[in-house]
Amino acid sequence: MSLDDRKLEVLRAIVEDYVATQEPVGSKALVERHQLGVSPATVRNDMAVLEEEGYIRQPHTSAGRVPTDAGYRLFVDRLSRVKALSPAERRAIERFLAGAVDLDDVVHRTVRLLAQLTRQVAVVQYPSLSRSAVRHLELVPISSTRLMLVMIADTGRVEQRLVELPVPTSNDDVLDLRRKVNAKLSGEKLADTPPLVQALVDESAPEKRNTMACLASVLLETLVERSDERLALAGTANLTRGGVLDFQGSLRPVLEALEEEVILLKLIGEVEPSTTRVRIGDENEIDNLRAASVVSTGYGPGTTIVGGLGVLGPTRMDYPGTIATVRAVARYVGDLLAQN
Amino acid sequence: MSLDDRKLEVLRAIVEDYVATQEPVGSKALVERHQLGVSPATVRNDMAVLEEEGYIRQPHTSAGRVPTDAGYRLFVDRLSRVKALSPAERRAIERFLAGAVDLDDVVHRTVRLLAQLTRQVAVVQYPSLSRSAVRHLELVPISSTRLMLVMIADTGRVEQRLVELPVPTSNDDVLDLRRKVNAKLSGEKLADTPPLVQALVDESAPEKRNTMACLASVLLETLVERSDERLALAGTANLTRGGVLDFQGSLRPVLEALEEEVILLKLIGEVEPSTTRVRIGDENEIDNLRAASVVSTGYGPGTTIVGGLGVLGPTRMDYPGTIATVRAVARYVGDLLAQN
DNA sequence: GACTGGCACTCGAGTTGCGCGAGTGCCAGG
DNA sequence: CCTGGCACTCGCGCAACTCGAGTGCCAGTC
Repeated sequence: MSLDDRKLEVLRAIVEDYVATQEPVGSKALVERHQLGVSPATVRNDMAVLEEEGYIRQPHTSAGRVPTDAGYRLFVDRLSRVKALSPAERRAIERFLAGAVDLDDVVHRTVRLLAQLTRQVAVVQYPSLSRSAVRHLELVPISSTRLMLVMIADTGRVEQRLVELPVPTSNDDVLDLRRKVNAKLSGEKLADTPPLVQALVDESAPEKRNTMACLASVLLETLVERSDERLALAGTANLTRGGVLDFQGSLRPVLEALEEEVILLKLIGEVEPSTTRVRIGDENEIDNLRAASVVSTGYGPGTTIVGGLGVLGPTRMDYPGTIATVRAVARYVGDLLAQN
Repeated sequence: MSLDDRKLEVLRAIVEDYVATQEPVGSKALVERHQLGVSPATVRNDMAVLEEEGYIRQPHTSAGRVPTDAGYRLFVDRLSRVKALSPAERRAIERFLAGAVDLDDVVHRTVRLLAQLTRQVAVVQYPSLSRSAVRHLELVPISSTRLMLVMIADTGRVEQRLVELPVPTSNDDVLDLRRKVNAKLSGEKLADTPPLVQALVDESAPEKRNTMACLASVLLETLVERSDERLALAGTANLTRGGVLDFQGSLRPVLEALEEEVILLKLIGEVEPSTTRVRIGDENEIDNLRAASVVSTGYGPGTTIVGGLGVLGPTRMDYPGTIATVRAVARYVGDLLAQN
């Protein structure tokens, strides 16, 4: 409706100034800092309209204006061009990630890098098992009734679980088990394994069926149910930047949310096609995070997506910069994974 | 010197009241709540002495007294009897830890449990590799020039690393490598392995020496240098209890310290005989933590120690309770490890 | 000599009142 | 439709003040 170009320009200016200064911005300061080509009075009228439409608000009468969640949303959707990263930043990313020796290392470096670049809380999900395929399954005898099951996925993830066997089993039998299990499952997508595992049980000789069933149940747990849920976190200290001003006075709810893996997974794990997702304030389903914004995206080798990563900060954040950084880091990580 | 029994009793009362109320405690309130059998005036005299000796101080004239770090220290050393845990707490610990399926699970459950029981930040170190022995080494071919090295330690820890081979290597050769490596290293303390690894290189046939050297260097890195450093953290949100009052106004330095694994390891990793260690305020070498206290202890199967765990909170903490909980949890975890 | 009651004193927290100034809304004029 | 001007609002910061908790000290008592 009444949102002509200048009003949008005013909104952009408000968002930018507020993000930069952390203080409500008034009409006068606005025309001084931006070349809007009109007088403060005009800007005031525009502001009145913007306020009516719900994009900005006054913390109290006789204070400047502050963007609302809806204002940020509009800003992100229509007003912000994604900033290109500086060559220096690109080089920093490359250098930082280059030395990684294995998946754990990649994930840890990534999460720290992301926290450092965005100066916010970073979250990186390990490559999701449900999007991986089995590369190899290893069975290591620990005692006559105990096995260590080690699964190596094509994404580099390694999961292990202890298996208690119902009857003592010889080393040869273990080798036999391993051969069979690998023959059946190697190369398969984890999502496709449940029927195959069942088949393994059905096909095995009656006297070994019990053992196989036992192994199978652990396999299913490891492969499908549990531990999709691994992730890394960094930069919590960044929450304290900007005093207690952000997050309406208390870090508590945010810290609590950050401790819940389930919540974090919801935030960054729901990865669709390679879009970057931005959730602003109230848009977060989680109550504890209604004062925060989350920028997340998927990553993976090539165009496939194996996991999510993202950043969490105050609604008052530098969206263009953050989005650019998150995207860039995701792409570099994807490239890195592709090399393996 | 002049610290007779009553003065100590006064100190104890001050610490207990201050911990409970978080407010400076005055002479009048003190005699009301505790049966000291003397008048406020007498208590005041005692307080004056205690202050002179450096055990308590006044935040400002005309306020009550607050324990100093030295006061807490004396309290912990001489005044506090360790509280016994309630049966309910014991049961909670047992129930909580019972369902663990593997080491990762044990560690995660432990750290959450500890955070919950003490209502503070909990840290648990994974069983230190340097205190473990090799149970098994597994080599899994990924491609002709790449291996996945998986080490399983007797403590249940599993570490993996990717190995880049200088020359393509056949599956049979890999099997041969595995056999040799296991023959040499299985059962050995990790601390003793470096010379053995070197021997492996020296003993291998010239044409394979290059490959073995490559594997050896990764082995050394995995076994000795890196990744001793794994730990789990929980309960950060508990830092916000008691408002911004604790930690002299800013969580920032504490959160920063918590992000540094090296620092945390210093805090809880330096485990001596089974004593519980309490570091109060300034006693922490780390500047960021001079407003915090750390209670830590070692854990492990039986009497051996394989790792450390502990709790971090404001200097104003319930030491007897925290110490009791930390000890109890450590013992239960140790028992759990002993079963494997 | 140790403890106690009394008393004067200190000083931080909370309250009130006040002036300043940033920022607004509105209106009349270009 | 924009602009300059003007009256108005209201939060912030400052100063003055009161209140009361808590102290230190001293003289008296057991």
